[in-house]
Amino acid sequence: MIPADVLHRVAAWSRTLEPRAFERARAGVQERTYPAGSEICAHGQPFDYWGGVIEGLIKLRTLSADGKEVTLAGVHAGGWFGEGSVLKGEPRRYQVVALRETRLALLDRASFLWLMEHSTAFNRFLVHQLNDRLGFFMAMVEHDRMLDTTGRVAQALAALLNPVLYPDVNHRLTITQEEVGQLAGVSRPIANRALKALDAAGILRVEYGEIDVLDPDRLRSYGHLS
DNA sequence: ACATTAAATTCGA
DNA sequence: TCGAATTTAATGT
Repeated sequence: MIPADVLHRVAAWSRTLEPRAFERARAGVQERTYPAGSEICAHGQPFDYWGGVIEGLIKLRTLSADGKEVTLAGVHAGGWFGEGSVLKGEPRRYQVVALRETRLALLDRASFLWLMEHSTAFNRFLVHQLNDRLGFFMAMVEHDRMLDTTGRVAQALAALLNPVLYPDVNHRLTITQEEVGQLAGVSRPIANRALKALDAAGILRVEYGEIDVLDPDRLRSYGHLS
């Protein structure tokens, strides 16, 4: 069973749980490691877990009608994903891929449903998470077609700083430019150009294997009108 | 695609 | 265990 302090650290939602609910959650969680580039869950496959990233980076992607790959979201440490499929007991509508070696905490469906049934703290968390995800997707629909590549890169990075989805993240992101490209749906050289532009604008600092975000607000609103 | 630089790893003392 | 040498990874153009 996963140690209490590990769950506590990786799952912000577990911190507000009633003691009984915390123990139930702990009993329902298992840990698993996926190598870089591996598929965690294929499109259309059942995957009966709610997943949390302990360390690493994954992305959720799907194919658009014309066969192009679309990245729905990147998830890094502290983020939890897949509540939709678990709630409905449906197969995943998207593919989950590890961008680098990634350790996941997996909460089985029965425990997830038990927590919804018995813990108000858990439900409160879920409502917040779903609400924030909705905001995230609305922003994406609004911007995807309008923004230039720098804007899309800015958007992808801003998403990783969302304080509701990633409660413990600080302004320093450990991410390579290759990974930024994969999240924003651009090539690494384009990601590099975009990052240099954002650096020149004073919004962030590009470092080796890391990005130091100086101004999250401007990052989020980069390229927006008004 | 290639050249450059940073970091991680290995190896010898 | 330290630091130099080598290899690997990330970046810049």
